Amino acid sequence: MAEQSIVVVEDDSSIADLLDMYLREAGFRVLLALDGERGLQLIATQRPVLAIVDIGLPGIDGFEVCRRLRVSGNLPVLILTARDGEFDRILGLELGADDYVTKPFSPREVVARVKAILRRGTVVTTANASVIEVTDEILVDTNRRDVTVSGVGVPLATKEFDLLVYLADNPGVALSRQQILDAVWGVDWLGDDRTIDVHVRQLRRKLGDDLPLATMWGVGYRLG
Amino acid sequence: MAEQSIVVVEDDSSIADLLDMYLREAGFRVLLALDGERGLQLIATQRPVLAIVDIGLPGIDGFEVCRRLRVSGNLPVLILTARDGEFDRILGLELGADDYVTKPFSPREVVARVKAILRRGTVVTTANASVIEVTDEILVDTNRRDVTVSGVGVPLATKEFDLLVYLADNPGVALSRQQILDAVWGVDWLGDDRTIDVHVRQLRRKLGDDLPLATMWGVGYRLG
DNA sequence: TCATAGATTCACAACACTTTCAAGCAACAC
DNA sequence: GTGTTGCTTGAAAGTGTTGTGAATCTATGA
Repeated sequence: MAEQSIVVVEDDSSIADLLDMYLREAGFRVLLALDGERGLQLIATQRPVLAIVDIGLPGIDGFEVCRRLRVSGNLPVLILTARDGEFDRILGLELGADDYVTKPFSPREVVARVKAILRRGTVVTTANASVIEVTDEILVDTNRRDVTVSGVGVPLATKEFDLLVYLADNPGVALSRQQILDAVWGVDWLGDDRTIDVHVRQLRRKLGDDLPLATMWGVGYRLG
Repeated sequence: MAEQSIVVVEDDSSIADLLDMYLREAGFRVLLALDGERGLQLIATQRPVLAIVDIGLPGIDGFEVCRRLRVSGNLPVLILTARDGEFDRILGLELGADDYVTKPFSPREVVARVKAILRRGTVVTTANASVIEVTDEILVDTNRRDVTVSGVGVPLATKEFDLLVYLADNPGVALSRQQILDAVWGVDWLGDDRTIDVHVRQLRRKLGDDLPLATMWGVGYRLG
């Protein structure tokens, strides 16, 4: 499975670094933002699976970030708050946050909450299958882990599928081999860049000319 | 829309009554159970949209209730706990609870949490239906705990049945071995991944080629 | 306590996938 | 053009995963 991204919006860099470390260890890709504006920007461009937002932010505060996210989509949000009053809690939850953690918190607890929220997410998406449309013909179903071309199922190997999902998750973006390796193979993988090429070839072979997978010379690949 | 039911499993009647009052006011139908056994029974028969479960129950405790609910479906669960340790919290969340509240809590907060959980997604109440149709021929009755193939009963062992129910509750979803272990064996189970394979083999053997149970290479299994 | 069914582990064959390799080919720079 | 670099491709070697039967361990009930 392609690595899942989490955006952390937190102005206190020591807290941010701590979360960064623990979330990475739990297998997530972590994107840090120091203020609400940058956070919203990251969320819009990087398509994370979840956002962790501190309420007490400079500029656009956490409540506002929450409100905007709730308007623009259904990204799960975990709120960090220093305030302990019941009123704030309810306000946060009614704003659409999926959960909140009161400072001081343990990073392990945050990771557990994140996992709990994401587990819910899969349940929800089960009902209305999470399908990525690569083209009108090529559909990638990440729940079923299968691909259809014009309605016909095409069997893909594990790595082929994961690679396709990662590319399809970043449509129209030229991805470097390093980015692809980090996301699909994992950052600690040691091996040849060329390995990607072979899997790309398999995808092109199996999915045919319908697949808009371009070679970015000297860089990497781009889907769409 | 028909009134939504919530099952409250709580042995302290003063707390139960308090929750009852507030939840009713919020427009829910409230069903009270004093112990875990009665709670599971109510949940099985009344198809609530959510369960509120106290951890410190007599008989079948809250953890066990949670675990069984997670096996038999994806009913949202809100945990009530008197214990405040981080370990318990994480254990509860990893057991599949969607949220938890620490005593003493305010009933208003509980109502807010309940609403937050329900807002997350359309709750598939049919997931808790007693009979699951795996195919036209294969029917799984979670109340009777039996399986029929073309009307003929097929005896399954406990683990085989629990595994089948979990797979059938997530039709068309590729489930990892870890997900399956967490749900069916419990998060604290220590043992070999491959145990699943053997039970899968038994299911395939007993239910025949009718069973649409696919191996997701390098991942796990998928039913349907 | 023993008998029995069930659960788990083990070992190994069979298989599917992944990676590497080497040669040929295409793009780019000059 | 020509050299250089990077990409494609087919096949082979390497690795890891799954299926299976049997053995072992563990509950359960008579």
